[in-house]
Amino acid sequence: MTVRLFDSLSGGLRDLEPLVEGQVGIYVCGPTVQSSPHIGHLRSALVYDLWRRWLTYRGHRVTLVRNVTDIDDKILANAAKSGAEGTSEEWWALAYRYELEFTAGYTALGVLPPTYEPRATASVQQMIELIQRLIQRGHAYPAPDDSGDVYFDTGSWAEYGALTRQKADDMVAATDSDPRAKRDPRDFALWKGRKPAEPESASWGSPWGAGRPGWHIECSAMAARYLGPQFDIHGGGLDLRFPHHENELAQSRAAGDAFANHWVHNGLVNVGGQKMSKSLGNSVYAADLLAAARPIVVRYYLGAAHYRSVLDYHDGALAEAEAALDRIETFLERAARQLDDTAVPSGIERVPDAFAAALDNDLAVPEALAVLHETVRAGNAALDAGDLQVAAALRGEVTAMVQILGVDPASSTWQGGVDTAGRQALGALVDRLLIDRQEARASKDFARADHIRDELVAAGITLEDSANGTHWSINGE
RNA sequence: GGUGGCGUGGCCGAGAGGCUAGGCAGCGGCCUGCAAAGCCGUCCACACGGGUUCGAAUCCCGUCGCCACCUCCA
Repeated sequence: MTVRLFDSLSGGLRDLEPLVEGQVGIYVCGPTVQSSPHIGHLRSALVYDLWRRWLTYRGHRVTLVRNVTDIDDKILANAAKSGAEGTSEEWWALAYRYELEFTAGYTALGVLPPTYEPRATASVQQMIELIQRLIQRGHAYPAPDDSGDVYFDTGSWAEYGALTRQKADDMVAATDSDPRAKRDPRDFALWKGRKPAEPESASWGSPWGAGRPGWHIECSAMAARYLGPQFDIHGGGLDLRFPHHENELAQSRAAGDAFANHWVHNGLVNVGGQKMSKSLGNSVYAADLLAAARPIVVRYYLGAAHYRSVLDYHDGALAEAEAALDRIETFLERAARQLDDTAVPSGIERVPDAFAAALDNDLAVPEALAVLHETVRAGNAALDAGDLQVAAALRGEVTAMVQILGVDPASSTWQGGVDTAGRQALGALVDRLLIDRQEARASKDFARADHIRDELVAAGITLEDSANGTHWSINGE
């Protein structure tokens, strides 16, 4: 079965045809570490985590590269601001501080670490070489003033605009960008000469004098460095399509690299129907989300919509995700309790064909989730009917599916912070109360039995009676 | 001005010419001492107006509304 994905460059679904059979190279634009991670950053990382897990399940050896852009205008500006506010922080310290926040957010959601996570500042030499090639080929020029800037010459590259299907002449000229010494307003900086006010630590020697890379060149250089001049998939947020990816494509191709075979863009996250932006003050940060719900719930929520759709974050969204996930968790717990002695054919669990077909089709997670929930329902029915062989098989399928989606409640990812001693003490107390309640029920003193249950419920503990005894659980676990 | 997308039941959210996902909430039932959990049933929607077709939420034309991008952005 071939995996199909939507390719932004050709504008349609295409079969994934890896350059090397059995291997897939993916480059994803990671964050510019200039402020704290928000919900959109998490979604983006999660989307490529899901792609990677699925392609891996399909037998490909996936090399996932997600960069960290740790030098740019905003990082310098934010660091300078900290200096002005008396909380002086070096730009590189600020960048690393935020990088750690991103890593913590990714880790909390169970996003697997990329194969490589290169920082832009560690590939400046590769960027300089790429710029030199562009100048040699006549697609870039050093500014005629003494700024030390180097620009990409968009006029020299007929394909400019291919990714976003725009004609150069139709583009609205930027009103807020400094024209500097550009030949054309659409030209963009490959290299920025150092300005006197900028810290020396933020500049590197180059044939054009001390300076630092422009915004787009780092991705072209690092993609080629880690995946080669041609690779399978380039991903990133939809907002990066223009100018960032358009410029990457232009500069890499103009330099002679074939670059990405497929371009994948994930949809953005809106908040309450509105675009999230700093000026609106409606940003939802990773820390907000992780404080509002269990990490596994956040992951389920962010991953449940199709990756290319707009995801609207609104009040109650996490509660809806929690309810859906609870169903799956409850089934797995029930199954674990009832199937202790029922051998499950071990080894690699298989997912239902419909689940696989859904994910093969441009990672249709919502359709896959429908299969997952159907399987849960059938599994519950089998447990109710006492058909343990069938229930065990269905549990195996459910387990395989939640593992691929990264929402396996049993995964060690979600086990942090378990207080074993406290848990044991609580268990002893609850068990004591359950004995009292059982005695009351046996003597038909239901008022007393219900009183005990009410007290436990008030403490956040739910009881479930069954033929095998009473099961208790802490709400939200 | 250019480019792209969206409008689905009370809510979230798929699908893409006939077999009309899934979750949540609601309602009825089964189970239960009562619950909880679970199961069964029910609620059968596709912005609007035309057209094509035996048949349209799906294709075509038009209209309305909303959104994103056009050199800060995941």
